[in-house]
Amino acid sequence: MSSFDDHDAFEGASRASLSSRAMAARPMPYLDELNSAQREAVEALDGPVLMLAGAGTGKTKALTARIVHLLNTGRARPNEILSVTFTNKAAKEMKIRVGKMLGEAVEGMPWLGTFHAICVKLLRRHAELVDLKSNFTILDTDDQIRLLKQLIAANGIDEKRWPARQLAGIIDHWKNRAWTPENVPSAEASAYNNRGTELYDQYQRRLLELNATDFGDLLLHVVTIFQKNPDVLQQYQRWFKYILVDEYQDTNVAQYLWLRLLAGGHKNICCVGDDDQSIYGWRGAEVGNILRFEKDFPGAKVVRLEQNYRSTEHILAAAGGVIRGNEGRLGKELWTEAEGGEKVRLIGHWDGEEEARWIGEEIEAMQRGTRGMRPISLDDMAILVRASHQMRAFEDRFLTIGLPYRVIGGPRFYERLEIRDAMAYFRLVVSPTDDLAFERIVNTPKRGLGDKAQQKIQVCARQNGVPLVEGARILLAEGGITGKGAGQLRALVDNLERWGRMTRVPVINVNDDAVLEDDSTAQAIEYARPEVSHIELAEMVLEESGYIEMWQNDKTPEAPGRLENLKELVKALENFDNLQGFLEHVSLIMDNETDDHGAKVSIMTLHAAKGLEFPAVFLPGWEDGLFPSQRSMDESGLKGLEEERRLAYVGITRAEEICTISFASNRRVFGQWQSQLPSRFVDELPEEHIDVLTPPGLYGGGYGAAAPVGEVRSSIDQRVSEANVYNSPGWKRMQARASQRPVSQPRETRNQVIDAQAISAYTIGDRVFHQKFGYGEVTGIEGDKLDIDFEKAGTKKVVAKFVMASTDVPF
DNA sequence: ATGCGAGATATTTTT
DNA sequence: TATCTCGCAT
Repeated sequence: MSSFDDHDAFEGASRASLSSRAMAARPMPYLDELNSAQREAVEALDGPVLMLAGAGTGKTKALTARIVHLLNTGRARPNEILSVTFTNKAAKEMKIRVGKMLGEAVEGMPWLGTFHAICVKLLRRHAELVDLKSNFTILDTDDQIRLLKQLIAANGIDEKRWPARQLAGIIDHWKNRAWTPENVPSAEASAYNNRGTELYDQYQRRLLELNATDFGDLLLHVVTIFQKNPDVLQQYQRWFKYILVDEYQDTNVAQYLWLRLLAGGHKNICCVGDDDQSIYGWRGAEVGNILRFEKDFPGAKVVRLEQNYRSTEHILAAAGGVIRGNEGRLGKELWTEAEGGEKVRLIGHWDGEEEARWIGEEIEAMQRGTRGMRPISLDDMAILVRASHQMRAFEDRFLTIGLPYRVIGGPRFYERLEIRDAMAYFRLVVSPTDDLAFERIVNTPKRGLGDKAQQKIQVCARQNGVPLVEGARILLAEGGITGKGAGQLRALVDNLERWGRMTRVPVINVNDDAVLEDDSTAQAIEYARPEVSHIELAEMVLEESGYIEMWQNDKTPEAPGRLENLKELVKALENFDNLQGFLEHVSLIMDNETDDHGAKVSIMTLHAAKGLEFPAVFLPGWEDGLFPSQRSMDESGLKGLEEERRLAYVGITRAEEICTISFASNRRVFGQWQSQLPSRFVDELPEEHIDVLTPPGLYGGGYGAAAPVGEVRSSIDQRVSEANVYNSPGWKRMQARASQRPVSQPRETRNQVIDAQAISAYTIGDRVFHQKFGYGEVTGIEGDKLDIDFEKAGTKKVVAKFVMASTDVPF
């Protein structure tokens, strides 16, 4: 493993000359589009550079321009630039943007990727240096826990008292700090009932036996390799002529060491980040890395991107006012050329439900366009919450008023390899034209259909202008494919055909003679095989395709987990009446981009919102304890509070035009009613940029009415919290403004728009289908709302237009 | 193997 | 309060 030339990652060196030729004709147009700070950051190619890029200041633009500039000036070839991001999404976007700037010529930026992806590549080449084989497997969190549980049991430890999760957390933490078992400081010796280090050591040994790594290892092993093998390190130091790092404030110690080692020679490292947006301390990120940059790299050039192209001046001022409360910042002040705009709006509510109701109405109003403002699409609005449990109130409310929404960031279950494979089979069964799915599974499990055979299928399909499955069929008929692959391909194609026929069953009308007059229906009936449910079909597909068998025969440590997941997948099918409905559902939660039709409000956590922007943003739940989170403050003190404050900063700076912050006086926490104080961050908002709105539903008594409705609270408690409410400056401001408040209508009797059609459509006892909740039975009707007893989701009140008769569910 | 009830537990999440 | 996990019983 001495020469780099044997690896595909280093091919494509010839492309640089191509691109530089292309550029010679068109001299650096990308530079003209940059402002002076951006340009400075792009043009400072040599030596260490810290690009402090505030929110919405064109960071990605500058970063991509820098890559293009490196190539364009001939400093480096595409494969000599190491460009690291944190997420695959960010890596993908960079690739696309660089490609766009450069023309198609830049297929090969092999070292643009996430820390982990790049480390996998490196580790595969040097696995033996840490006693792994290059085909090592990577365990995900579940596998990790499973393994730890075994170890814990083997050590005779009560997993109840000392959960595997906790140990996993400790080990992760250590790995983030680049501590191998030998290096764990003695100060940590008490971890996990004094047995942490010992178990860590065992765990690492076990991983080696299994030829496996966990996510943390990917970094750690590579750092170890670099530290112990100066020759290897040197090769890479020379190869990677320039290093770029995105989101530098999110790096942990291991990543930091990794970067420092690689940049150690030439020090051509450009780190981009924003200390004010460091919100991942809890998973090992060290703001210190970015704060220390100039010390780590003496003579570093620091460029600040402060001109903001996203938000109004009020929004920037509000964000600035909050973040000013943090100490030890590198210092940055966002500004904009844009003038005017709405002030940041602040409003308090009686309780969480009221807050959700108000926001729902506000969203509807904005959608129509209020007070002379342009109408805003639901796609352009977002609700950003601190913790995901806050989403529920909004989901419930939006469901009942029929406001379309989407939740961003959810279970990753569907991203797993085996799930995606299985899904590909299902997709292909349902729609035989799904070429991507076909490509995915054509040789999974192995069917002796290698690149050559697949190529033939591609060609054949293209020549005939048909999908791949069809192409394969033609190819087989023509005898264009031979050998053992032919038989297996034949089997696959035939199976797909057979399974496909089973899905095209008119499940719904089978027993309904009245509908049979129509020819097409009658014809469909011919294929009916009511004895096979979609669940059985799915099992059949996974079984007969050999996919299950493939994992059963696989003796790698993660195989049992995968089989487990497949079982879960089949179980999830029970919530649906057919495969199609299920696939639709999954695609909704899988790619929230390519999503669905129809505009929707986005609901997500503040963390998930980082990097995104919306014309209108709602920031509910600004209450002390909730946000800033009590737990964060308890566990990490001032550091925790500052991270929460950065979270507030991130939240506000997501907004382009309208930012609405709100809080409630009462909220149910773990089933107990609690009276809440407005967040301390509310008081940090600069008053001149804030518009305090009058909350609806308040009677003459004003906020004094904000006493807890609950029962068991101590009256002392109550008085204390009320006193605090009144003493809070944010509160006084609110009161001052809320002088003429309208008396609102009592809650449930507010004007209801009744959809006559919807009413006539259902009666009690009807079986209906809801996009999110699945099937249920109508148990009550009230105006345009239905009470529905869902099979899986329990009883909900839902607007009629949001459900359909189960007989109308498209299959 | 499956399902139910008791009991714990209750941020943020990518790879 | 509601959700999930685990152990026990079927």
